[in-house]
Amino acid sequence: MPRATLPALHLAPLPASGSGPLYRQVKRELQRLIETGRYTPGDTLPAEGVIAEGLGVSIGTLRRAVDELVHENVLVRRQGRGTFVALHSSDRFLFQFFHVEPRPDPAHDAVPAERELPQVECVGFARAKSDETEAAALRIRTGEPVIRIQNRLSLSGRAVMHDRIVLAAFVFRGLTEKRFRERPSTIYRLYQSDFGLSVLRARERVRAVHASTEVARMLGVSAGCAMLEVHRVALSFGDRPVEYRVSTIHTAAHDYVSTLSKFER
Amino acid sequence: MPRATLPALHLAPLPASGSGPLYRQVKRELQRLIETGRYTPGDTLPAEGVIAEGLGVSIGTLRRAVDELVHENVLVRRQGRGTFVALHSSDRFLFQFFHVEPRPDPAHDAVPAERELPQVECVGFARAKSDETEAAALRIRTGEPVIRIQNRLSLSGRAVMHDRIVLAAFVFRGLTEKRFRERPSTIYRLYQSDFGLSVLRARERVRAVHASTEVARMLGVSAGCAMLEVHRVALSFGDRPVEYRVSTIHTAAHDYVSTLSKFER
DNA sequence: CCCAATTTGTTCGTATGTATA
DNA sequence: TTATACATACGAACAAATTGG
Repeated sequence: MPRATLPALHLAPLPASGSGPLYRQVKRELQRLIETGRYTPGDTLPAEGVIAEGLGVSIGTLRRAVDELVHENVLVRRQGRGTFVALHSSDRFLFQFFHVEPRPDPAHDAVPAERELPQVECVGFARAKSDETEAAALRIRTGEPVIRIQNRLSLSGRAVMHDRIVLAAFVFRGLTEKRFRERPSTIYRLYQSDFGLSVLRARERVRAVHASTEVARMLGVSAGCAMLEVHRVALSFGDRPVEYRVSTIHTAAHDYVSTLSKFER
Repeated sequence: MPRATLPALHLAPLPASGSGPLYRQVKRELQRLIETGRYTPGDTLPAEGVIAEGLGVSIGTLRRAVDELVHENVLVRRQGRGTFVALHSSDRFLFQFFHVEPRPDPAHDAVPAERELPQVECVGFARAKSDETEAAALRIRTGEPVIRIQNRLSLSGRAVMHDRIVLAAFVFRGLTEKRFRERPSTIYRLYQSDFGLSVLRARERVRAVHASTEVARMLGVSAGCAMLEVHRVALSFGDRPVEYRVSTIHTAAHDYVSTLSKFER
C-alpha cells in the first residue's frame, strides 16, 4: 500500500534566497515547512529519496539537514518506518524538562538512580490580565488576558515543588479548569494534542528565594525557608514562547540537576 | 614543509573487539588514543586521509566519528589547518562553565546582554584530609589528602559568589598557593597547562540554602540570606573527575542560567 | 511463518570548494 | 603560487528494521 503521506510536494527546487551550504538551505526549508504548518507534529515526512528529489539535492545532503533537525528534537527518525515531526510524548521527553531529583547519598556516587515521575495536583486555575513580566516572557502586550494555573508536585508522596503556569489566553482559547484537570497525560502533551503546540526547548533562570507564606503553607515548609525558584519560558518551533512557568522547589532532600554540559553520553 | 605530527600510526586496523557501527568503533578508538595519552590536548591529529587509511576505513566513516567527538568538545577542527585535541582556552569556553549573569530587566526580553567575566580573588588555600563527600566526588578514598581553595568572585565590582574548590593533592602535586594566585589565565587553563588536565564537561546539582555567617561576611550579605548552592564535579577525558567545587551565589541581582535545553542555536 | 516492498542506517568512493601556511 | 587540510556535495551499494500480504 502506498504510504499515508501528504501529497508531498510544494517542494520547490529550493528558494533562491539560499545562502551558505546547501544542507543548511535544505534545513531552513524543512524548518519553514514545519513552522508554517505544512507538516505538523506527528506527520510522516515523505521518504528521504522523495524529498531529496523534490528539492533537487542528493540524498546525502538531505540526510545531513535532517540529522541536524533530529539533533534539535524537531524531527524523529525510525529505521524502516520513516521520518516524523517530533511529538514529545515519550517517557524520555518527560525528563527533558523535569530537572528535580532526590539528592543522592554521597556514599554511592556511581549509582544513576531511577528517576521518578512527579504527581501533579492542580491547586489553582484563574484568568487575569498579564503583568509586565508575564507579558515580556510570552511576548504579548502587558494587560492582555492570561490563564494562571497553580500546581503542587510531589515525589514519593512528599510535596516538593510548586508551579505557577502562565498561558496567553488567546493561544489557549477554550482551555477550562475541567479540561486541564482531566487531561489524560502530561501538561505538555495537552498543549500538543489540544492546541497543536510542541514544546521543543526551554530557557531557564534559577535563583534562591525565601518561601512566601502561601507557598510555605502549600508545601508544608516553614515560612522563610530557602527555596529554589526556576523561571522557565517554554519555546516551540521558531522560538515561539508557549508557556511561562515559575517553579518553587524545596531542596531539603532534592536537587535541581543541570543538563550535563550540553551533550549526553 | 611536512606537518609537525607524531609518527602517526600505532593505528592497528582497528581492535577486533569492535561491535556496533564502524564509525562508533572508530570513535572509541580515537577516544582510547586520547585517554591513554597517545594524543594529548593541543596535539594535531594526522590528516583525515592518513587516519582513515591507518584504521582501514573510508574517509567518510572517519569523519563521522570525528564529528561526534567535535560535538562533545573532545576534538576541534580547523579548515585548512587540521584536527586538534581540544584545549579549552578560548573565550567561548570560559562561559561553558560559568552560568551566572545579571538578571535582565523584564521589559527588554530580546536583549542578549553582553556576558561579563568575573573577577576572581583567592581568599583561602589549605591542605587537608578529604571528607566523605569530597572523596566520593573525586573518587578517592576518604581521608586522602586534598587541597581546598576558596575564591570570591565579583561582577561589575560587586561580590556575588563564593567558590570552594577541592582538588586531589596527588593529582595536583606541586600546586602551591603562589602558583595558584599567579596563574596567568583561568583556573581551568591552569589545570590544563600545568597538570595536563582538560575539563570537558561538568555535572551540576543546584539547591537553595541560607547563607552561613562565613560566606555572608565574605560577600557582604546578611546571614541567613537565601543563596544558591551549586555542587559541581568537573570531568576530563573518560569521565575522570578533576575538581569538586561548591559555589554559593547571591541571586539578588543575578541568575544561574541553565543551558538551553541540550542544544544551541 | 516467510516473503517482498519500503524506508532509514551504514559504508564506500570520488569530485570539487575553501581556508591555511 | 603551491601544497595541504578540512568542508561540501553527489551517488552507489548493501544492511537492518518495519510493515503488509
